[in-house]
Amino acid sequence: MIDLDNIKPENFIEEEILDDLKAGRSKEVITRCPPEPSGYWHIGHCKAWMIDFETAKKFGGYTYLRMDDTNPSREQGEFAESYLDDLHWLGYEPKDVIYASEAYFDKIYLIAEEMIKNGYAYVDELSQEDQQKLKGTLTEPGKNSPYRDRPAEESLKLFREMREGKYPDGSLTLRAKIDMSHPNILMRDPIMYKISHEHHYKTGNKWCIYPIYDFAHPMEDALEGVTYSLCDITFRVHREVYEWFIDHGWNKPFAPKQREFSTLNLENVLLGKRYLKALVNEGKVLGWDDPRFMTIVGMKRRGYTAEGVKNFIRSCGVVASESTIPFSALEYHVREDLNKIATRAMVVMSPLKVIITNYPEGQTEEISIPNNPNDENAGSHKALFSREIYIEQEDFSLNPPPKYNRLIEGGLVRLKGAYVIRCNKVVMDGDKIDHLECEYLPNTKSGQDNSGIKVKGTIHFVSSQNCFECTIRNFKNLVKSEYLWPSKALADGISIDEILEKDSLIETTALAENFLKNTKPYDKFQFMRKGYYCTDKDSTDSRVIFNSTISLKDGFKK
RNA sequence: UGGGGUGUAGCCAAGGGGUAAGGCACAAGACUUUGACUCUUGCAUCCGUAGGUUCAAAUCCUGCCACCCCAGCCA
Repeated sequence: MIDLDNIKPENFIEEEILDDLKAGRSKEVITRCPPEPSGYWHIGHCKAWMIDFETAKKFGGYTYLRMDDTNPSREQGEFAESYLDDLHWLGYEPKDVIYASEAYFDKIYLIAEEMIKNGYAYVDELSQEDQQKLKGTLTEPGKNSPYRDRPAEESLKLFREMREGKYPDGSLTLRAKIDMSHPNILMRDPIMYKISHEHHYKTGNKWCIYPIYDFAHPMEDALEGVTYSLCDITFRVHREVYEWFIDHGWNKPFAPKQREFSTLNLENVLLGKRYLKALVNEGKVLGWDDPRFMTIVGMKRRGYTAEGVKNFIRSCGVVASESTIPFSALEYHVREDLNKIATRAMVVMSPLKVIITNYPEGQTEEISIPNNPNDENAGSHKALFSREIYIEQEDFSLNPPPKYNRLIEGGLVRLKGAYVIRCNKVVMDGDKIDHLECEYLPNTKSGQDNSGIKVKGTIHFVSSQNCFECTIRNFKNLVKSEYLWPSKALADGISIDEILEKDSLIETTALAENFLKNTKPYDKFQFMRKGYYCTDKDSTDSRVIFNSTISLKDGFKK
């Protein structure tokens, strides 16, 4: 049992739960994460599922993964199967995986019959259009359907016939008898069941009537024993309906509670299912797991860690007010986690050849590169120093700006893990630098330097004897920086082509130390002084592809 | 013009009568064989706004303003 006195609530939902528990209004905390299996999960879902799982866990409870598959026209099995993988990646294990269609349709149907008998529901013969006409508006009350007061037996008979398939789609509905003049429009006799003869991916043709969310969800929660039904703020106005159905359809001492938190919004990030789907279908991205997508599979492929993503979401808090977080906040947490776990390696993106003139041709020597200077247990790996090496073009300058710590003509710089070198000659090819001629200072070897020489800069390099060509995929944000809220812009009629950044994926080649040949998809590295990278699943034996996860912060000004 | 929700720094966010936590971003500096990491320092006389209650208000009361959500047989 959990000691309630030792629990420190961290948000308004946890405060209420703690109060409930202490007062005996609740005995346990059971939550559910209820995706409609109609699309891939993204970072916004991550927040919701985290709250579901971590709230329950905090109070010693558990969480179900429940497919909220009550609408046959929207669901596909393809998506339902991906959710467990996503949950596992996030580090969560549901108590059970439940398909609402299989587990609850029978029971919910019986509840509906009971409600008809009790006078809480009726079969309406009004078309959708006519129902809308009687609905009223935001400021005017609605009017009762002429079928509203028909005898319960008549509604029951019609409802059973609906189930038997005697009526075409749209001809009849089961409605809750609440109040057509209610100020909350959702309370104006909401639809409980519709007729649909469409094939359901899970239950096939067993049903031709389907419960609507407002009725189905509270019943599923209640039947499952969920004590706290946590959802996003969009459903705040549905709470009244939720509670009405619990009172009139369930009406048992145990009652689940719906509570709402605000959604996660990220600047410049497009999450809308229909837009992502279009990009996937049009082949404009690599797939649902494109590293530019903030889908769970996309973030995973990009090289983000679950811990980094979760830390970011935690940093946003659980509140009821709307907010939009800058992307840099996410990046901070991803870097922070990667810094702890990523293996360091040297990769030269834009090679500039350097000949060490005083180092014998054919000779090589091993140098040792720590896998992670912040983690003693990470070990080290071997690299090579030799006469011909490559450094970054940007690490040498003929016209160095102020405070330039790298190599200049006649200057010194340390090669990471190896020697200090001096640039003696710049060999030009027209107006381009062809290569550099340098000398190494023999008594400056890393770890055994007794020269007393201090250099301002250390740069990374690869030996021509110890490198291979690989592909680097660099990503820009999919959405142009001026569109902070891309979904809003799209809703305002701006075209998707206008909103999307051109060339947000750019492939380049680089020279990587041989150590990197032994890698498998999702391995995470820090290419020193450049950024974090991970191995892409498109890599082959002959060609390794690294995705740029995120650059290192660059403190060099100007 | 109906109902619901929300307003604390550039962006998040604590704090719920006793004199504005923390993080991101930004700036300055230290350290550094990654210009990373780490460290240090700076960053709201003020809590949407106008009144009121009080010795004392971001916190309580009243009015006003702004923004978001709701009229699918979607979830």
